[in-house]
Order: sequence, then structure tokens, then C-alpha cells
Amino acid sequence: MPISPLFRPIDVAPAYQKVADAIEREIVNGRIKPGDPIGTEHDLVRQFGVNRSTIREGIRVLEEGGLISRDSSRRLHACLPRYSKLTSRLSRALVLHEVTFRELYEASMTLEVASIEGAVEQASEENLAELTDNLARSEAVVGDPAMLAECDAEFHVLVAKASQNRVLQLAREPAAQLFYPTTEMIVTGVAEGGPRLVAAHRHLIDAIRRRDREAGVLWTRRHLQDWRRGFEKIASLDRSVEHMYMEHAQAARRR
Amino acid sequence: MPISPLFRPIDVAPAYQKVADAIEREIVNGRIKPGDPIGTEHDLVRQFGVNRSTIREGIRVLEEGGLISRDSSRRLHACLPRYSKLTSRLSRALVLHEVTFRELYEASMTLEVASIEGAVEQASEENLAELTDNLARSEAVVGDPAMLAECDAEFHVLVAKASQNRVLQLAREPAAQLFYPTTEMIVTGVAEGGPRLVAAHRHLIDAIRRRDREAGVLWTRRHLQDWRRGFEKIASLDRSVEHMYMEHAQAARRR
DNA sequence: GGCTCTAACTTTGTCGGACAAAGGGACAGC
DNA sequence: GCTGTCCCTTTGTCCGACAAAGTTAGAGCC
Repeated sequence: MPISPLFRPIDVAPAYQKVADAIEREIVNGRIKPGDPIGTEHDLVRQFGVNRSTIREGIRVLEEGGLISRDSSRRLHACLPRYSKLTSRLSRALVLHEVTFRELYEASMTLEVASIEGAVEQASEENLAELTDNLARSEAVVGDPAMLAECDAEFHVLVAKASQNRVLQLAREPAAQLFYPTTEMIVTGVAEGGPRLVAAHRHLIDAIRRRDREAGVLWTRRHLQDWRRGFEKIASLDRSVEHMYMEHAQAARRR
Repeated sequence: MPISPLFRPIDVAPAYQKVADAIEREIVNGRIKPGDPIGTEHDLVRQFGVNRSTIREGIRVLEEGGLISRDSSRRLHACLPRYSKLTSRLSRALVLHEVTFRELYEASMTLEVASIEGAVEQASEENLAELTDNLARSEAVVGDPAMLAECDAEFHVLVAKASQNRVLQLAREPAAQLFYPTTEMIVTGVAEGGPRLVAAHRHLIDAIRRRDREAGVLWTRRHLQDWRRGFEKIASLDRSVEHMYMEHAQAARRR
């Protein structure tokens, strides 16, 4: 016969973790709003009654989670976690789990098609202006694989943004970040690559402007299939995402 | 006229950040493999030539990022970042950005349909066994909204797992984690809710077993539309995800 | 020999204090 | 009004210390 539950399990966690949890709670509960100052380390020492080293460890945890950050003068304040910072963690995890390019490709096919569908339906004039601006810049650097790959990555971020669906924006990020380095390789290796990429973007913008869902989906598929064909000239889709690609993501995260 | 770039920007970062970066690099480069011991704090003090407090701050950063963790005896070792830990951070971000349930619903429609399509194509016997087991447990707790909601969340994780696509598994997690608490509310509020949910699961397993893609997609759509109808009896789809839901995700993360 | 129990030893979590460098603010001087 | 200087605060880092928990090694017992 089980004994009656007289006691609750007691919460035994290191002090720095409790500090981090306490501050996190205040932020997610909304009592501390993004932008609000957290106070100096010394303030926190007084409030929590623990040593400054302990406070600092707690702060590192929150900082890494993107919940708080330090402004130009290194003062602490709460902030809205930036997707790109968090999703780069996920990209890193995908690399370490050695996912294959096939998984990346298939998931992206779904996510990018959903993005364009949302964009066709929801894009504002401002979204279109951003996309058009991106297209112009892409055309200017069509001969420079590195720059073009960067433009391509930005283009798809803008399409997702135009869908006005932030969940979707976030969901596609981890995979997209791993695509980016390969795009450069492909554009370098395939002569037709650059112009075809830019042409696809042009058709996509056109589809969004005309609210033509079919065309949007069609050109997104083609665009991704182009990537796939280019990639398969270099390597097998069943190869796992290489460690070296992480360096790109790592550099991007620091920005 | 711009001056010629004689100097590279110098890398000025706090020591604890450099420590974290150095260890991270070794892990993502594969020189330290998941499971490998990192050494004691004292070892790191010797290797990096900085104070233990500094080392500890660096360790916190990596620990929070899921790259290293402490085993039962609190010794440090590299590890494969667990998706659930990372995605709960994304869920938190979505809450703070006040995304709406409509965004959640529309993104999930895409992601869950993609999951079932993958599952229909790729599911192994083991995946089916897990799903069947989950169904049995769901039927046993159909009267208990909290338990049933938990089973429902697990069911969809298992479907995504059956797709054998880890990118997709990861992409759907943040949205799924925010769904979970609402499922409980809906099952509580709608009399038919529990049985309909279990019935949908049964049809989905059946579709996977028969490799019937159409049926899988159809029942996934219905299942989500059920959720939507139930939700709209309680609140508007355009309401933002409430702060209170975070408490579930927070509790889940600690597990 | 294999087992248990105990006594060092190690490691972590926390503490207190310390100091240099950088930033912010007030204040005088132009 | 702008600039330069001095002072105070804050952060990043260091040092040394100690209790608690875990590890290891060895003594003692079967």
C-alpha cells in the first residue's frame, strides 16, 4: 500500500539556476517587459542574497537563452529573443545529429512551399518592396557566388516574412541556415546556377504580386529542384550535413 | 575614397566567451565527440590559463546551449543537444513575440500534414508499435483531459518520428509545444472531444499501416479542424498565445 | 579472493574580497 | 554650446577559501 503523499518533492537546484529561473519567470509572465532594465549585478546580489559569482552564472544562462542582453554600456535588460540566434542553436544540433541533405531537402520543400503560399495570400506592399530590392541586389552580384548565396538566403527569409506567419518563419530557419553554405558551392560549380536562381526569384516575386498561388508553388518547387540537381552533381543527398558547414552558422550567429 | 583595409577587425570578446567558443569549436568540428569527457573545471583552468570563475561562466553558456552537460556525478562531458530542450526555448520566444493561435494553427496544418505524409511513406514496424501502444494508453485515459492531452502530444511526436525526417521533427516541435496546453482545455470543454481525438488517432495509424497517403492527410486535416472548432468555442483564433501557457513548456523543459 | 566499510582525496557550488578597464555623469574652462 | 577632466559605478577577471557530495583507495571481514 502506497504511503499517502505527505510531502511534495522539494526543489533542489543550484542557486545560479534558481536565480535564472526567477528572472525568467518574471519575463515570461510579463512582469518584466522586453526592454526593461534588470538592474546591476550588485542590485541582484542584494535582491537574491547570493554572491556575485552566483548571479553572474545565472545571468550567463539567461543571456545564452536570449532572454536578456546587455546594451552598449553593458547594462542588463530584458529583450525579445531573436529567432536567428535561437535557430542557429537548432542548426548546430542538426549538424551534430548528422542529418542528411535529403532530410533537409524534403523538409524545406514543405516549409518553403508553405511560405510562398502564405506570402501569395498575405504579402504587403512593403514585403514586395523588400523582395524587389533583394532581387535588384541579387542581379548585381550574380557573378559572385558568396554574395549571391547570401542574397538567396535573405530572399527566402523575406518570403517567409511576407507570409505574416511567425511560426512558419521560425520553423523554416534551422533548415534554411544549413542550406545557405551549399548554395554558394552550387552556384560556384554550376555555370547556369546564378542566372537560374535569379530568374526563379523574379518569377516568385511576380507570383506574389499577381496573387498566383499555383505559379508560386510551381516556381518554389523548381527552385528547390534546381538546388537538388546542382547538389547531386557534387555529392549524394544521403550524405550527412558536414561539420564544416557549421562554421558559417557560427559566424552568422555572432552578427 | 575608402582606405585600404590594412587591418582586420580585432576579435575582442570576454574571456568566458572565448572559453565557450573554443570548446564549442572542438565539439562541432568533431574532435570532441558526444559522450567524451571535457575534464574538470580545474583541468580547464590549467588549459586556458584563466580563473575558475571565468571557466564556470563559459561552461554555463555551453550547458545552456545543450552542447555539454553533467552526468550523475556532475562531471562534464560533451553531448548531443536534445531537441526538446532547444525547441522549448523557441516556444518561449513565440510566446514573448505574442504569436496568434491562427499562426500556430496554419503552420501546424502544414507541418503535421508533412509529418503524416512522411510517416505513411517511411514508418517502420517499430514506429507502428509505438503508435499502437500510444493509442491503447490514450483509450485508457479518454476521460482524463490532462492525461489525454499528454498522450495526444506524444502521438504527434511519434508520427513525426515515423517520418524518419529529423528536420521535420524539429521544425514542428515549437508549435506543437504550444498546442499541448490548449488540447487539455478543449477536451475538458467539449463533450465529444476525447472520443473524437482517439478516433482520429486510430484512423491515422490505420492510414500509416495501409500506406494510404490520402487517408492520412484527410484525417490529419480533420483532427486539426476539430482542434480549431473546439478552440473557437473558447476563444478567438486571433488571440495571442498567452503567457500562462509557458508554464507548461517550462515544466516540460526541466524533465 | 571477494566483499563491505571507512578514511582520504577530488570536484563542485558558493562565498568574500580585490582590482583594472571602461562607461557615465558632473563640473570647470573655453 | 562644446570640450576636456575628474570621480564614481559597473563589469570582467582574479585570488583564496570552505562545505557538501562524489570518488578512490585501502583496511578489515567473510
